[in-house]
Amino acid sequence: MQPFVLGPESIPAELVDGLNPPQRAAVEHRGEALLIVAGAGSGKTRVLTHRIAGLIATREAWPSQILAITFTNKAAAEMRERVGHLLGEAVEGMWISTFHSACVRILRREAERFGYPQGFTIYDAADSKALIKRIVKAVDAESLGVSVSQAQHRISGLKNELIDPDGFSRQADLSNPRDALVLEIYRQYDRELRRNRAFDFDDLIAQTVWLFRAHPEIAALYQRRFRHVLVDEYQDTNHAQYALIRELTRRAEPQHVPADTRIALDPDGSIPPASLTVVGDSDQSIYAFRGADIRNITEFERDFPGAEVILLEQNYRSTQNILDAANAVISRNFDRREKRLFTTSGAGAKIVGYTGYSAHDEAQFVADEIHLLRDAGTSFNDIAVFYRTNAQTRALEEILIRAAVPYRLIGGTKFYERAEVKDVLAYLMTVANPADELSVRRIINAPKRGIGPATETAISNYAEAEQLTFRQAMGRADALGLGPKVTREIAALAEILDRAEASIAPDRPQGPVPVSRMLATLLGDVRYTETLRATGNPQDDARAENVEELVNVAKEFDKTHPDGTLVDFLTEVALVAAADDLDDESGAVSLMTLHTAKGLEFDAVFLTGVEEELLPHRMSADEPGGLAEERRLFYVGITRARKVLHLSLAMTRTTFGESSVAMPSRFLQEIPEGLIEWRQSPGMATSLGGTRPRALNAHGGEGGRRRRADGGELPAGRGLRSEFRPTRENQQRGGRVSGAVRDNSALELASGDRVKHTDFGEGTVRAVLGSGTKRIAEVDFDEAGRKKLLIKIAPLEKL
DNA sequence: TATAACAGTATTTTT
DNA sequence: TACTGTTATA
Repeated sequence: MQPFVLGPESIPAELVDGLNPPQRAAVEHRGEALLIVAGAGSGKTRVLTHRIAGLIATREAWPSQILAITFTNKAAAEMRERVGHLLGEAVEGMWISTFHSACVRILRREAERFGYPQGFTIYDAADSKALIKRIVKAVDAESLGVSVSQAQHRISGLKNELIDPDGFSRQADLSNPRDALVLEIYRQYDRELRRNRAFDFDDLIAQTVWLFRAHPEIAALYQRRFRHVLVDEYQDTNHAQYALIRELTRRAEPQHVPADTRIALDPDGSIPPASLTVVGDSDQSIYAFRGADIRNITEFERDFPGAEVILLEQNYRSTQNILDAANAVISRNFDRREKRLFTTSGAGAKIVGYTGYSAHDEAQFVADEIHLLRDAGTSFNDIAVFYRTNAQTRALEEILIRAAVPYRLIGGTKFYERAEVKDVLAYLMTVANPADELSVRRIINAPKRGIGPATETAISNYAEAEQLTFRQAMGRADALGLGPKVTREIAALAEILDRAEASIAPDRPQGPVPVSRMLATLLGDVRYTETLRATGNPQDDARAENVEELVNVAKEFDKTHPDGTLVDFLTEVALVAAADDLDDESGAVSLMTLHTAKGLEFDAVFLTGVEEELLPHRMSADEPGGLAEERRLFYVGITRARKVLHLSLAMTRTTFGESSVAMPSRFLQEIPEGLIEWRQSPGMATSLGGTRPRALNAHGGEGGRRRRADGGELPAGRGLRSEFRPTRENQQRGGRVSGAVRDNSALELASGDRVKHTDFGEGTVRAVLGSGTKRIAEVDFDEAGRKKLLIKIAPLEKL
């Protein structure tokens, strides 16, 4: 049936009342493509939900024709709730989900078409790392300079670019031994995934794209169904996701249009492209490291001719002071579309700055301020503490516990990453997909059954010889020629798994057993929890509790999904994200990384560890565009605050055992002086003379510097700390404190040259490695020994 | 095969 | 620090 089309003027008033003009335009606009550039806090979720509701209310679309994509499950749930609030039950028919969930749904539905079982396994980052590790070992890549994480990163990057092993072999420079190795690892990894009937995270997107491209008639089914595609956080999409969107919003050619199509076709018999709405803010793009391509948003108008662009700049979240700081910071990034957030809600409180002597001192400040805020009526729920790296949580947690501040850690070592939870999930994956050898191997000796590597190899060899899967070989334990005890153990495990499989078979006469019951039986049969409890080790008790918690999750799942299968359950747990378990009623302060903070907002925000090497993180220094991305991260953090923003740092920070002097972040100086009220400024903290903190003296005071290998790893360089004062002069230097951005890239060095380093003294260059900005000099210092230095930033002088 | 003791090394952010 | 991997021993 064809939807009855009305003009936008018939959008119900309650959907546009109270919107500002651009917001209203974004809700009302009709056409093939719309880009909403939504600054932080500009009400984009409201616009998006109202737009969806408008499409339904005017009967331009059926609920089932809506596909809305978000980045996290939490965002999806929130959008679903808000649309439901506007529309009621109509929301049920919509696909509102993450990229990953939407793709899994499509892939499971079409699995048989490309030779995968519907119950294929999804490998998370840790699983894929384990697999890559095996391969890296097998080809001895590490000794040739390709580490496991490098290989994983490269492969992930290739998949995000939709480059398969063959494609890579065509474009790679195979005379480069490292690339040749990466190719070999990629090939084997791909083969293993296929053999295990598994997809990794990146595959979920990439394989869906391949599927659509290889089978236009399948793509047409989805092109016909989804007439309105809406994508949130578009600035963080990678190439594969972009390609997916393109496939979904492509015209379906007449020859691919299914016979029973009843929507309006173009005169030539094709299905016209679906309408596409994307919402994003390039200033909040913080996932380039994961392949997000900012060009997807900057080049949107080129990609989708005739696209309308609407800018939302009015901010409904923060005070003007906070926005001024945010604007000042982000304006240091060049190559961006000028955008200035403004509000009508007044200047508000000043930003509070604090420099602690140590991370603990800094945490104490956070705790004290939280208590003050609380006394003044702010609830713990409305307070958040952000940090750049997860390692920073330790000091914060210690102090918050001592200060009796209730807190919740969002992300971090997640429940689903714990070894015991992964074990149990591996049991379930084995049941759902017996071809998944990685999972079988994981559980074959957990709990201990006396099955070691030798036995595993024997099973594996037998499987290969007999053309069986590993799991099938286990079923023929007798034929393996192993000792009686081991044989018995293998046979018993195989039987337990068989029983579990049978109990959830869809064609089981009594009907399949619920997931939680199957799991409980399985765990009882293999005595998993029992074994943990028996050790008497309190840590194992905690592990047993985690396992029980997982059983509870399964029970909950059974309750909410009466027809849910094991595969559905595994899919759901595989795709939960850090931010998902954030609930707003917990009565606790939220602790999270800056990355997880994106998309959230709080009355009071503490942005901690605003130091060089941490924010911007030292790892970002070598990456092209790294600094700009770190600045955006800082910007995202600032703009999360509604009323009060605290910026804090520490003078010394302990990084695994060793403590070192930290310097204020260059970003601090990008904030106009008048906006910050320093409780203790970096200047005060260093020049207090007599009251100079022990923390500094203990470490050699002024000369205190990192005793780690590379002197060159200090981009902001010495001089920044003593010079730092958030004064006018500093700001006028364009944010570049003298010496802060050292640039030696022009320095030509050759083996044999004599050089002088500010800290290490004189030495002789032994070798120069790499090229461009990443050139590294290996120097034998007369006093300090051999060091590797990044030439671009090392305080080096040629003699 | 399992365990304990030791040494070495790594830390960015995550769907 | 904390985790991984290696080695020696039961």
